[in-house]
Amino acid sequence: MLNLENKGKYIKANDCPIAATIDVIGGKWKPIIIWLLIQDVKRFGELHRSIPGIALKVMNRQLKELEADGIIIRTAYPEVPPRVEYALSEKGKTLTDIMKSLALWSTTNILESEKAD
Amino acid sequence: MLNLENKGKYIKANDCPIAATIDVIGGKWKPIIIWLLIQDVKRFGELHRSIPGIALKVMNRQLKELEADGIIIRTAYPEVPPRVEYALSEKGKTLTDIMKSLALWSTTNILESEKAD
DNA sequence: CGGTATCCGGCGGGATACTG
DNA sequence: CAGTATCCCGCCGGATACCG
Repeated sequence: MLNLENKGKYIKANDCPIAATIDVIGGKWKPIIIWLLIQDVKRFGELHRSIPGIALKVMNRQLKELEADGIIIRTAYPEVPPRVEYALSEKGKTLTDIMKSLALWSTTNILESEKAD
Repeated sequence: MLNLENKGKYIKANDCPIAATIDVIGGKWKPIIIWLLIQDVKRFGELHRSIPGIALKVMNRQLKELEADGIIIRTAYPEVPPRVEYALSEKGKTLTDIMKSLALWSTTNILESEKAD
């Protein structure tokens, strides 16, 4: 069981369960990808158009990593032209509340304080 | 107000409020540092001993970044030998629930699945 | 349409030595 | 005790060109 009062030592960064989760969702574009897939299943090109700044190869690697971590599911349809869809897995859907918390925190603690500048 | 149903485009990664929060807490050792400081105010050496794997320079930079982001407060006491204490700020304390969520998610979705290997 | 392959640069993180 | 200074390196992310 998780001991949230753990006062022990952390030899390796990954001994920290918080860091373990951030490893999964913390790629540069992963939060955006997950957020877009929370809203809807999306095709490859659709994702790419929704994130204009991202390089093709980078988007692909982030998608592969998310798939390897069981967060998203890739479905390729054997058609011509090919069609590939990306959807959140059940595990991925359990991230929804966390994503909302992270988004909410930044709007109240980062964006707000920038107004004061 | 935050539009959690935002279906717009993200030109830059940082347009994403989720990524903005991860930028703050996402350094390699920042989750551990924040977690330790949630439990208690700690001195520099005390932190260093609690995280044996971290290099001095790296820990210092992570602490400086956390301080710059308003998450922690550094207090130096003009004594000999010097004493420096690090504590969570009020803003930092608002991260507590998020940290617990992140820790809990990894224990149920990462550590559990590793057992199956 | 949905990808690989190749090459590259920067930055975060690290080991070691030195200092107020 | 609590830091800097210096040098180093691997990896993530990026631009461009090519492929099934």
